[in-house]
This record gives sequence, structure tokens and C-alpha cells, in this order.
Amino acid sequence: MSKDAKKPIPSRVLDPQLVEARRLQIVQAAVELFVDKGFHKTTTREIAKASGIGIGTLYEYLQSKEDVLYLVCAYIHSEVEKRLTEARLQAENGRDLLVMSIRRFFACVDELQDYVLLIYQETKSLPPETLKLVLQKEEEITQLFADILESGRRDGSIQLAPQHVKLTAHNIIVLGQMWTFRRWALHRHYSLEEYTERQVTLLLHEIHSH
Amino acid sequence: MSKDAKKPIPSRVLDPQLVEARRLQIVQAAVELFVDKGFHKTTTREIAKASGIGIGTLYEYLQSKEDVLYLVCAYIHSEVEKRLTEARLQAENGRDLLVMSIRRFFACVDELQDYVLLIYQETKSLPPETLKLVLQKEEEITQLFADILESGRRDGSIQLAPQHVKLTAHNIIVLGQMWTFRRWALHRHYSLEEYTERQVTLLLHEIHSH
Amino acid sequence: MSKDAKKPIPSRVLDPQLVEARRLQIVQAAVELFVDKGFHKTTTREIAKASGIGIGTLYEYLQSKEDVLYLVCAYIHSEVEKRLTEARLQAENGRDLLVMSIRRFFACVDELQDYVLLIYQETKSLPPETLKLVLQKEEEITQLFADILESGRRDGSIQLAPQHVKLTAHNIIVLGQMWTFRRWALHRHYSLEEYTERQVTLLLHEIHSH
Amino acid sequence: MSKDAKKPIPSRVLDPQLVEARRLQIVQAAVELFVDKGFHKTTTREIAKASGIGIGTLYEYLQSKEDVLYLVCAYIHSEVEKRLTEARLQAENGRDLLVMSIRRFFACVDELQDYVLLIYQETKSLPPETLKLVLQKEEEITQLFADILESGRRDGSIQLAPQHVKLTAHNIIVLGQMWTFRRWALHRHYSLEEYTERQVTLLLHEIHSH
DNA sequence: CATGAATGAGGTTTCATTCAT
DNA sequence: CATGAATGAAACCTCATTCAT
Repeated sequence: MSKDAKKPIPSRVLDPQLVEARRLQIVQAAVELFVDKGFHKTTTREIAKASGIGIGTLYEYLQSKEDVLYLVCAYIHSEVEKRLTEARLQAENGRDLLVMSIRRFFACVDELQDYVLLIYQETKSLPPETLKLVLQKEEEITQLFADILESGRRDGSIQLAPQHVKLTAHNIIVLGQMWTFRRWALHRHYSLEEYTERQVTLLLHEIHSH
Repeated sequence: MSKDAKKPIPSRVLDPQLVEARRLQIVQAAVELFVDKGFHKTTTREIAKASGIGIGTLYEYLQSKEDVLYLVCAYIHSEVEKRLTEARLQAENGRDLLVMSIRRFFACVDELQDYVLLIYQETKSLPPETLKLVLQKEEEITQLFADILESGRRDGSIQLAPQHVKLTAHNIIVLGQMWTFRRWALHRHYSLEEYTERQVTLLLHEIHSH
Repeated sequence: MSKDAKKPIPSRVLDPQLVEARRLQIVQAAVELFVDKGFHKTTTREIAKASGIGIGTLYEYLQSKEDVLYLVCAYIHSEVEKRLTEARLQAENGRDLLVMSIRRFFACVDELQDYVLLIYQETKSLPPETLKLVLQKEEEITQLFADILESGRRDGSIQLAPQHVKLTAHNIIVLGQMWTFRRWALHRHYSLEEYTERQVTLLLHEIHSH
Repeated sequence: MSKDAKKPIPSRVLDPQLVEARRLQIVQAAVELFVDKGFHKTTTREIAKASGIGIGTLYEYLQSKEDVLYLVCAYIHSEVEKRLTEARLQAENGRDLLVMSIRRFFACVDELQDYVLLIYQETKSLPPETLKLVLQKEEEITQLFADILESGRRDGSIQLAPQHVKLTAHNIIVLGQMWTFRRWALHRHYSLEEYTERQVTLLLHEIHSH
């Protein structure tokens, strides 16, 4: 499984640093627009204008509007990953590490809720090949939790049948992300803290940790 | 909370039975198209042709493409609800009813997975006012489970703090629906039965049912 | 050799008579524009406006700008053919028929000079498959003269080796058409009549008719 | 009639030798591209890249894409002229010189067929003023044959009314060039040699040379 | 002298919607 | 009530040209 697969998007501009910088400009302008109006209702000219560049310049750095969407998805995933991996968490055992990680993940989902939602809603507009890459990334993030669960299994702090590891990891992710895609209901009734604690409790039950 | 709120969509055609019939035609053609190509990439002309009517006729029965999307969402919700309520489940107590209901719901999600996914992905294209109605319906379905939980609390078969009822109901829904929106990962590793049983187990833990 | 091969251009409009009529409108507007400014410098919007229809309507009747070019070429060829075949020429023998036909062809080239030129200059902008059809038509027209030459050979009024028939036919066509594509030089020095008679003389030499 | 009229194309670069050299680079790259894809479908960037220079540099040596086309036409004409005039043909009289010249011309057309075709097809994309220059050159080349005809008239080896000289010269050119622009038909049936001999015969008839 | 990043006017095409029949 | 021809706003994208470095 090739990790960190990235789609190389050709650019007519040669200087890689410039490409990086301009694309960041574009992506950051685009996320906001996509969050606001959705991918389809955002025009390329709006993206260009919001990026502070001309429409022609935009197309010097990518090849299609779908490329923008891909870059946005990749950007969001990298933001998530950055937050999940930036500081090595100190924990006594796997179970504690898990709890801390879940809390950090939920906080991150809350912080990036518009972005997380965006991925949920616009991902299907990607061309199939690109979609696969984005889902792969999603799986990689899931794997972060699978690894933690595994480490807990090894040190005995987590009891979980091996075949359940993957599913539990997915559950963690989904129960986190639902904080955004069900926010119209959840935010009315629960604070992020209440929500987090309750879901942590639920998830801990799953791993037979009394 | 007005139950079963429906948006009345004006039609130039007067005979209500005809309206009903034609709209069903339209909706059933549209769901398939939306599932296949997404809302935005489906044209009104395609919808008309697949419905077996002319494009002009289409607009006799609704006012915009978004109306089709709304009707499709409503149709899907009604299909889900039909399956969830068609046969009164016989159970000794709330807990058993809950388990049976969850299984039924998961089976339903599996059966209608394309439709459920559709709601997840295209809902955001609805105009805000209409979106609210769709979310309301989603909440109604959630409430079905909240009610079951409540009944279990009343007969003592379920132990759950009152403030956790809503959340647990949402969890049930989301853990069911994730079978569709994470199918790219889950279907590779689990059968519907394995998946269902595992998630049921998890959810039962939540309600302290030993 | 399939004669009169035509490319069927799909139309979203069903009524074939209407399609025929509108396409004629479009084509006649387009020829003038193409003659004036060339294919590439003419915009689809100009074509629509000159046709007296909206740009959207234009695309109801064809699928691309190249389709317009093809229709224009087909139209021009049909105009040429119409003139060449409308009245059966009365002649004593093949030789006389040939002379009369040449004169008629030259007159036709003169009358349609802008159109003939257009085919010379814009044909290469057609997609390969379509280009083939247009060249086929050009060959068909050439064949008209090959047939006449053949008839003269049969009745003895024309002496020409069989293997030279095709080439002579091409010569007739080209010596006619050059009246348009070299007009910048020829029209300065010769009238159509002078030109025609001189070229007829030349061509008659070729067929050893003293 | 000013002979060898050339349009001076301004260059921002001062060194005339460098200008000459770079322009040759550009032109030779451009002909191939134009032959391949046509003038309109070739981009200036492609021309620059194929020339081995930057797009900015390209514009140091000319002022517009049309300039490239003009230079290409001039280049082609000079190539033709070079071949037609490089070796002084030795002949007994005008008639023989004519025949040798025709053969040489046809061979040249065959050798440069893509280029000759290019001039036929893209010339109309030149701005009017420039077009005139190119046509003038075309006429100059025609004049080469008119001169030969004239010399034959003087030495009695060619009988041709003075008013027919120009036309005959044009006929020679066109019957040569048609080898390229009707190649889709001619090359199927005739070899260059067959073709040449047949057309030479025809043309000799025209000048009453028994 | 050489470069290539930046630009925006303008190209082709689509498609939701209307309205006369 | 049914139809589909007509429409034009607006979408995405290209590319000749400029100009600061």
C-alpha cells in the first residue's frame, strides 16, 4: 500500500516554490468559497479573484476546476493530519493514548468542521481516479487509530479481537465526523465536551476496558 | 414540532391524482440518474426523457430542478420510513425491540444504500428552506429510535441517562448509514451481518445492557 | 464506392423539415461570414446572430462549430452539383458535350467563386473523418467529367488513353477552380470568356481533337 | 513592380546577424508545426518551445504570430526559388529550357509538397498588406516561367500569342502545385514521373510545339 | 539579450426554463 | 394537459501578448 500517494498536477510554471505558494493561495481562497457555496456554484473566476490572481494565471497552475477540488481535499487532509500528528502524545499505555487521540481528533474535527463537511459533500465531484486517492488518504487517517488500537492490544490495555480493529477505527472517525455532518441536530443539544466524553465512553466500552 | 412537514410544490396541473402519479414517475427516474451521475451532472432533459415525458410536461408538475431533488429526498425518506414502520415488531421489552429495530434499519440502509448515499451527498444543493425540511425528516427518523430507547427506559430493559437518548439515537442512525458512505472500506472487510452484529454489540454496551 | 455519402449530424430537434430549414438558414449565414472573415475568425455567436437565431438554438441543430463548416462545404458542393446537372446538355458527341460542360463548369466556378475558394481554404479545418467525405464529394464532381470523357472515347470523338482520363478530369476541375484561387492575378488580365476559351483550347489539345 | 519586396519586421534585437539566425530557428520550427497542425491550432508557445527559445525571446524577434506566418511563407518561397534558380539550365532553345524548367519545378513541388500546401491553406490568415507581398512573390515565381516562354518566343521555338504568355505561366504553376493539393487523388493513380510527363505533354500542346 | 510568469478578452458550448402551439 | 423549439446567461478554459527581472 503506497503511502501518501499524491497526484502530481502539471503546472505550466516551472519554479516549484512558486507553484507551491500560488497553489496555497488558490486553495485557501477556494476552500472558503466551496464551504460557502459548494463546488458547483463556485466559478473559476470567483476562485481566481478571491485568490488575488487573474483567471489566466489560475490555469497556469492547474489544468481544470476539478484540480482545485482535489487540491482542496488534499489540503484539508493535510491540515487534519498535521493536527493529529504534530505533538507526540505521552501516555502510560495504548488505552490512554487512544483516549487522548480521540479527544484530539474530535477537537480537530470541531475546529475544521466546515472543511470536514466539505470533504463529505464534494468528494463525489472528483474524477474517479482522483477520488480513489482522496479515499486512500481517508483510510490512512483511519489507520492512525487502527495503529493505536493495535499498540493497546499489544500492551494489554485494550482488549479487542483483531478482526474488529479496523471497524473500531472507522467508528472512531465516523463518530468524530458526525459532529459536523449532524451538527444541525447535535450542536443544539450538546457541547463539544459533552459530546466528546459521551462518545469516548461509548468507544471505550467497545474495547472492553473496564 | 410539526410532524411530517411537507413542502407543497405548486403544479400547473390541477388534478391531484395525476400530479401524484406523474411526480412518482419523475422521481423514480430521477433517483436512478442522480445515483448514477449526481444531481449536478444530470440535466432536466435527461430526467424528462427517463420519465417518459416531455421537458415541457416536467415543468407542468414542478417549478425547478431543485424541486426534483427535494421530491427525490422526500421519496427516499418515505421509502426508508416505510421499511422501518411497515410491520410492527413484536418484542418482550424495549431492549429487544431496539435490537430488532437496529437490525431492520441496517438491512434497510443496505438495501437502499445508493439512495442513502444520495441524501448524504446532494442534500446541500437544496435551497436552505427546503434543506431544513429534509433535515427535519432525518430527525424524525432518528426520533423513531429515540422513542424506542425511551420505551426501554420505561420498562427498565434499557439503562440510559435521559440526556443521552438523543445522542444514542443519532449514533444508531449514523453507524447504520456509515455502511453506505464508508462502503469503499467496510464492504472489503465485513459482510452486512458481521457489521450489523458488531455495531449492535457496541450500541448495547452504550445502554448498559449486560 | 458509396456515392453521395453524407454525414448525419444529430439534432436535438425532431421535425426533419424544421431541421432542414433551420440548417439552411444557418449555412447560408455562415458561408457569407466564412467568405468574409474565414472560419477561424468567425465566432459561433456571429453565425447565430447572422442566422437570425439565438446561440442556444444554433446548438439545437448541430453539435459543434465544425459541423457548421461541414454543412457549409456540403452546401457548396450541392450548389455546384446542382448547376452542373440541372439541365441535360444536348450535344452531337462526347467532344461537344465536354466543351459545353467545361464552359458550364467555368461559369459555375465564376458564379460561386467565393464559395469555391472557401472550400480550398477551410477544408483542412475539418476533422479527418469529415474531411474524407468532402474530398469524396470533390472526387465525385471530378468523376462527372471523367464520365463525359469516357463517353467521348466511346463515340470516337475524343482520343485519350484510358489511364489519362482521370488526370484530364482533374485538370479540368483545377483549371476551372484556379480562376478563383489565382484571381488576384488572372482577373487583372483576362475576362472570364477569354479565360474559358483559352483553357478549353488547351484542354482540347489534350484529347487530340483537331 | 518592385522586385523581391520584403516586409521589414521590426525586432527589438539590434544585431542583424543574430536576428537572421534566430528567425531561421523560429521559422524552421514553425513550418513543421504548421504543416502538422495548421496555423491556427499551433500556439506561439509551441513555436517557441520547438525553436528552443523562450516565449519572451520569440517576441523579441517579431511582433505577432502573423509575423511568423509571413516569415514561414517567405521562407517557403525562398526555398522554392532557390531550387528553381540554383543551377543555370543548359538548353538549345527556349522550348527545351521550358521543359527542363517544368520538370525541375514539378520535382521541387514534390519535394516541398507539405510547404506548398501550407501556402495554399494558410495564406488567407495573413493580414491584407502582407498577403499582397506573398502573392507578389507567387507572381514573381510565375514570371520566371513567363520569361522562359518569352525567350522561346523570341528564338522561335515556342509559338504562343503574347497575351497567352501569362496564362500559360500560371497554368504551369498550377498544374505543378495541384500535385500537392489534389494529392489525395493523384498520388493514388500516378507516380510523380508519369504525372510530370503527362502534364508536360499537355503544356507543350499549348505552345504549338509539334 | 533572454526569460517566463501574469494577464484577460474572448472562444465554444451547456442547460434550466419559458411559451406558443 | 402535453409538447418541444427557442433562448441567452453564464460556465470553463485558451492563448497571444506584455513586462519586470
